[in-house]
Amino acid sequence: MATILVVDDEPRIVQLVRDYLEHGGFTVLTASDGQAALRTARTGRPDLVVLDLGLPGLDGLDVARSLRREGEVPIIMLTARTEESDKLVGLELGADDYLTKPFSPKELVARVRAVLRRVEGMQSPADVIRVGSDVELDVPRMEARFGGRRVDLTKSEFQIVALLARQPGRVFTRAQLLDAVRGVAIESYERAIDAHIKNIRKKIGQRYIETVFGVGYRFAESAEK
Amino acid sequence: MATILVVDDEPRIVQLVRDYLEHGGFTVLTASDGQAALRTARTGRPDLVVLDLGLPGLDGLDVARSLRREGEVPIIMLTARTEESDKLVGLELGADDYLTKPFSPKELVARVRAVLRRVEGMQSPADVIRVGSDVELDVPRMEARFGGRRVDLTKSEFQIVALLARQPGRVFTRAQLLDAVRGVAIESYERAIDAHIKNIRKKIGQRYIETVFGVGYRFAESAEK
DNA sequence: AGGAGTTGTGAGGGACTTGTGAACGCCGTG
DNA sequence: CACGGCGTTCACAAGTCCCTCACAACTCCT
Repeated sequence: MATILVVDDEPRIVQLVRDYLEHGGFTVLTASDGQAALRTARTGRPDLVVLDLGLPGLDGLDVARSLRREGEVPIIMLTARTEESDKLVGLELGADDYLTKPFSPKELVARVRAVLRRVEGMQSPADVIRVGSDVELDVPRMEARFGGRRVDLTKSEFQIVALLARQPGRVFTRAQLLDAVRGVAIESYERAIDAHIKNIRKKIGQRYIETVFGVGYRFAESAEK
Repeated sequence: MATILVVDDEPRIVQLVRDYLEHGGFTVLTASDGQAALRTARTGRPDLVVLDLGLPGLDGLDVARSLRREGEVPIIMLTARTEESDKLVGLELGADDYLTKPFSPKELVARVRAVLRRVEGMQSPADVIRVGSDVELDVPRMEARFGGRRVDLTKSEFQIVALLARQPGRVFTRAQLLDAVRGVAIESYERAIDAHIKNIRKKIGQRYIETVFGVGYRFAESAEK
């Protein structure tokens, strides 16, 4: 079954989580700091990472970023409760889900299952991305079809749409979208994403890409009219 | 049923993949390095090759190139995970599909089926390539016909057109086109492709070869006006 | 309703990519 | 050994795309 990497600096928590996950049938790897986490992720190739935000040394945020850069392993964040909006923190990090401490181990296991279920099927980049019945992105052909009509997108536009469409409903920040386009996200370019989105919408219509105020953009889920 | 050649230097992976494929009804051949792979491909005539990119000795890419040269057997690449996994890696590889490690054997079997289905229906490695009703390329004779008129193309020009026309709509990078012409793609020659394209267009007209800005060229699909 | 902050939009400049004609070198042929 | 075809290179023209800017429209919060 799936392998889970658990990263936390408190041995008690690691032990607890490990017990529950193993009892749930998962194979468990552990690490107690950021460096070790990255090392273990590289060698152990976990299917999902449970990551504490407040790590000594390399911060959980940095670890998440590195993991994202190296692959697409889903991440569940553990955050201490703060005044900050939990939702925003999780999204910024590119986490797939998050839990605030204290949490119930049972809940964690449930979330792990949920995320794995959600991610399955879209794990590795497919040749053709489909959303609903009228969106089709053929990656090698760089060809896009929306509602039967073929649409010519530029390279950047295609990459943005492809990233969004690969996980409909998930919100991407401008930095993440920039990263997909330029390989690296430079703050000052972020408004350029707006321009791309505008141009894309002009080509494919308004209804596919939704704006999430204060956060970023997401691809509309298929059920959308 | 179909025969699959599996090439990987890790016996564990080979064994695993073999089990799944055989369970799925395929006949399986295996090889653990590039030389053996080419030998086995020649004698065993597999319908598809599953190829690890990181092979000892002869590199996976070289093997792919040789396979491509000798026939048109479809290839599924296994690649180590990189940050580029999102992007147009598939293009560069010239593979029919690719999976990043780690992958689930179940997924691999599904991809194998998909590629075979896709390739089936497509023109078999025919001697004559046809696109729509007015494009006809007789490969052994190196004879080209566009809209009834016979056109004389040089060897390089013919190879470029043939590669493009074999998969209309698919975008090829300059490196891939160079690869078809010279066997090896050397960066500095890439602009030479532009010159070839110019000359080809002068001979066959503008409407057949489309430019994909920032990526490469593609053959227009038959429906084109 | 008002204000601060965020997003939408059109226009324009600059960087980069591609098109093109001409020239060069290579190589086989006459 | 000159010639011609071919592939490549070069320089410049033409084209495309992306980012920026400025302002309008909108959202959220109080």
